[in-house]
Amino acid sequence: MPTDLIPALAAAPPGDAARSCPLDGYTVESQVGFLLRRAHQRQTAVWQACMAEGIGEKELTPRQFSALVKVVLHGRVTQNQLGRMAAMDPATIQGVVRRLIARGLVDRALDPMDRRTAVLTATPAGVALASRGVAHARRATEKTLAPLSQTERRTLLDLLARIA
Amino acid sequence: MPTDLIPALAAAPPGDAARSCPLDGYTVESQVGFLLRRAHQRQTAVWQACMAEGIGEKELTPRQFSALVKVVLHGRVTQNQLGRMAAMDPATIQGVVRRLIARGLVDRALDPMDRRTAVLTATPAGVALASRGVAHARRATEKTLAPLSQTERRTLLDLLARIA
DNA sequence: GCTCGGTCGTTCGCACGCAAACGATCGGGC
DNA sequence: GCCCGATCGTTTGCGTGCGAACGACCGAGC
Repeated sequence: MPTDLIPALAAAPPGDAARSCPLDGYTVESQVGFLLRRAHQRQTAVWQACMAEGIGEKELTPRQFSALVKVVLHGRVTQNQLGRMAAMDPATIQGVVRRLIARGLVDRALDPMDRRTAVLTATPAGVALASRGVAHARRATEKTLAPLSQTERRTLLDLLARIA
Repeated sequence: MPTDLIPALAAAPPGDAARSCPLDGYTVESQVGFLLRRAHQRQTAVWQACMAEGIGEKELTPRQFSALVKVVLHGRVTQNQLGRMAAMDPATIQGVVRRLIARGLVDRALDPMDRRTAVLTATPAGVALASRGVAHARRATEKTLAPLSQTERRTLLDLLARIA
């Protein structure tokens, strides 16, 4: 299969194996998984840009922001509860929370009722940052969905929610 | 939504700060970013399941499979070229390719014309695995999109492609 | 020649994402 | 009171994802 052609033009035949049709017309870029990954990548990139120029200081990642907002809105939460709300498993939320605490955006307290758990609360700084972040988050959403009409945006959100 | 289940106590007021409305109705789970992440997570999980019971041996990850398929279909490719085709930056594709080579699915050769580049080719084992994988990949897609009608599936793919 | 801007692949560092295993603890049933 | 299964949070290990810096190399222009 590696027909030894001069690598002059990388435009070599579409792969000798391809013609013998072992993949039967399978195309990577028409797969849901691929498109979801691409779209998610792009969304993250847009987010970073909006947050960076909006908040500046050590930009918050999308996950950190989601977690922070959840803590702000829900008051006292357990770490694992938070993870479930933000769609992160215990191992992942652990790191996210650690960073939020390290930056003074979230506080941790022991629960006298259940010594296994640690109750999380947003600090004033956390609440403030979340408030300021919302505007930038909305901008990121707007920018990500820019190519779509209002109707299409609703459709997309609906379809995504149904396969999630 | 996932309103708190058991811990009666944790049902504390929806966050004192929440009532003062600092986030102005912002909800994490209605954000594109969040839904994309959720959907992508689920797709990956479904994929792993389909691949594991289908191929068994050290399941291929979705990215590894995408890259392998690209190599099979395109014959001779450069690593960075492959990265661009599969939507992975140079730092990322490096690791993916390293693993594919380690498992004997891809070969690497020096290009006498350009000593910077390394030309990649699929090994017979790589072609074979890609072929066998396609069926399982299709099953994964089917399973992921199961909640949607045929029309909705096309719509979703179209919308995703447009924001990617 | 030779310099210079651009590309190729690599490495490092950090942030997810998740399986797996762990010790500590809780709650229920006996 | 004691045992047992379930939960909580943690760590380890591996695989992405990407910015940043790097040394090697190409091609164009002087």
